[in-house]
Amino acid sequence: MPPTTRDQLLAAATALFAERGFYGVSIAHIANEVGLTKQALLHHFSTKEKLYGDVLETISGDLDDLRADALSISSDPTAQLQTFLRAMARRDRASTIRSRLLMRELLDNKRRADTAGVWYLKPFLENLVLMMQRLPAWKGVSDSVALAAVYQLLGAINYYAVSEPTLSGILGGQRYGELDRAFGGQLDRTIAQVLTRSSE
Amino acid sequence: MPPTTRDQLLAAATALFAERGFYGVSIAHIANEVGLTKQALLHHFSTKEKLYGDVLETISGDLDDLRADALSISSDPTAQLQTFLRAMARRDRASTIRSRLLMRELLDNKRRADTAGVWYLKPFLENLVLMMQRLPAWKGVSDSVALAAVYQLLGAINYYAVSEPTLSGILGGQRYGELDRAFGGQLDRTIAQVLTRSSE
DNA sequence: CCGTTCACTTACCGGTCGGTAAGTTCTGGA
DNA sequence: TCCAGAACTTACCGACCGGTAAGTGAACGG
Repeated sequence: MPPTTRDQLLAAATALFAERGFYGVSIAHIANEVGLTKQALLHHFSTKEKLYGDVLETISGDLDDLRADALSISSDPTAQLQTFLRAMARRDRASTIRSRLLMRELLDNKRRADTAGVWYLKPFLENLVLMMQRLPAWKGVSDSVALAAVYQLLGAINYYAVSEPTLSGILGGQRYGELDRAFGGQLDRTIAQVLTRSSE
Repeated sequence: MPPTTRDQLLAAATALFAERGFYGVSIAHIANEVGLTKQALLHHFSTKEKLYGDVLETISGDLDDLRADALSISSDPTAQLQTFLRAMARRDRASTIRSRLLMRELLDNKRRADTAGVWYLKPFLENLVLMMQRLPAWKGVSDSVALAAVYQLLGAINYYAVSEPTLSGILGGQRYGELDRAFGGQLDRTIAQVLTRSSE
């Protein structure tokens, strides 16, 4: 079954919004990517805002799938969260796009939420807090404390993910490769330290 | 001495670019903020691109001042880096704007650098690597390894900084305050762990 | 007093934006 | 066979975009 036009538009929109941001892409640009006119796009998504919302909903669904996968791999909460964070840190095309899009949403969603009142990331964060609170070292801590901890890991992962073009531009391809390996090792250590809540 | 028109335009541009991104702000909007027309702005900065470049240059100068301040406070490299990172993590208006602007630059600068060939963040990162390599635990490590380590801290700090509107929107003001305190404590621990390179 | 330069204005340009209106073409079920 | 609706198209709208052109008035050095 070939992908529907709607799905093709959604995929093109996801990639372009991630790369250039909401205001940096026109709906005509997105439609052209699929070989259509912008009015064809508006036939499927009544407004640009609606299209963007559907993109975010898809992404948040993908994140939840990732979380479900991590839960199914082991019954140990620590291993589950570790698996999930490593999956987020993987740098394939899909996760790169996802990281960039989420970062842009973090930067821009206040104005959008002020008018739309929708926080697409809320369920995702709530699930992370629950996962954190199941760890032996973090059992019983308040939501705020758990979120603060998990947020630092999210930050470390996604900030780096978003920096890839800049860093490889500054460093050059070869030295960026070195950085990438060093980062993976350091990240594993940081994750372990935060999850076990070890101090020093 | 009152601020010059040019400085006023620069300040308004900095705040607006940080809030809405390069494509989200028109030069007319920036000029109006200071009570001028966009042609007055174009008199001081020949193009929008040039204005944006000057904004980035100012920011990178500010970051370097922050670094110099940290160096002057103590002669202990660990205390210096700690001071600098804590200064970056402070959430006053200036640092919030700076974090947002840098994040946007990370997301967008590839296209800009492809044409302009300028990496405003390069000297800043190089200095951080040097500071890192002066720490006892990190003496002699390669640039890549040092950068990987420091980058995780930058990520943790700036990702959180950028999330403020989203998080306080999702959580509400009171619970965001709790989160803020929890984050500060956790961040200090993470910084200490990375700087001392302790494992587990 | 004159000429230049600076700081800024109004008027305007071509182009792009998101969105509307009004068709046309294709498809599948009664 | 007809017809309804889906999936598009072309044509167009007003608003806004970054940037150019040309000029105005005030400050200032000679």
